[in-house]
Amino acid sequence: MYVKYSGNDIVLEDVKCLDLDLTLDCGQAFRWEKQPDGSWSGVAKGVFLNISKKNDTVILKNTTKEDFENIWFDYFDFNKDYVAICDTLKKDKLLAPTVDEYYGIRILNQDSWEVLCSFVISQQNNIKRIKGIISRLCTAYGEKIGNGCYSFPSAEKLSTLTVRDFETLGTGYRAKYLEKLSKDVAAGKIDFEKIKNLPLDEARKELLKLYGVGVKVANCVLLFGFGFYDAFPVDVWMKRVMEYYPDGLPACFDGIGGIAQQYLFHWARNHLKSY
DNA sequence: GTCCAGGCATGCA
DNA sequence: TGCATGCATGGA
Repeated sequence: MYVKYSGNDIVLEDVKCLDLDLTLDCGQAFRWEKQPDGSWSGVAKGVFLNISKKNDTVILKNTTKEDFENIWFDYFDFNKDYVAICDTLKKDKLLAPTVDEYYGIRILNQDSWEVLCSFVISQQNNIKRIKGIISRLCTAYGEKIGNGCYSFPSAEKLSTLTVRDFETLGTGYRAKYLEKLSKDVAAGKIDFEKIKNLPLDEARKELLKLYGVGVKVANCVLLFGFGFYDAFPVDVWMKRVMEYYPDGLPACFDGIGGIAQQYLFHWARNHLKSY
């Protein structure tokens, strides 16, 4: 991949294994919206971005060298060799055609707090509705950052809300989880920096201390918000996929099971709808 | 009207 | 330990 700085835009050339449509709309991040021109606009870590791709060239609009190096390079996981990762995953004969069909799905390295909050909202919910709730949450309690966009509200900010405030956003029965989660995180009940450096099992145990966080949500948070590529979330769709692996997961998933999971999740949502 | 969605806490055995 | 149940909301 080659990086060019062109005015207020950043151009990446020879980008391999990145499909923006799949990556930004496959249920791992909830704040990206496709624009009429085919590009994607979204907010991450308090910063707005418009991104588009044509052939192997990616354009990041109205951004800076600093934001690219400090935020977006890591966010889009450009330090990982997805071509090699996909080759490894294709050693599994069941996954091979799925990797080909959805080639270019990447794991996004998102803000830990945003992912934690988002996936507590996600439980027993559908992706369209999750996006709506999070959009209303950000508009009501985030910081205005221009382009009509808002940052994801901090735990400190959300710790001032009542259960009723969360219910008003349409969070349903999860309101009580969010109310306590925000207060506990704001009070430092878990140490986000420490979790990053723990072994997977211990990191998961830390997250499970939180009210409203179970094994599935914890695994999503570890995979999308803490860089644990071997975390393997199993939701209602993945339970259906697991029937194809009666003998357990293949060895080629080791260390990158989370990425395999994202391809399988997307496949299940598109192919098993009549379940 | 019924069923379902990137599940969890709770109670009970 | 494992299993059954209730839970808010909106789209299909």
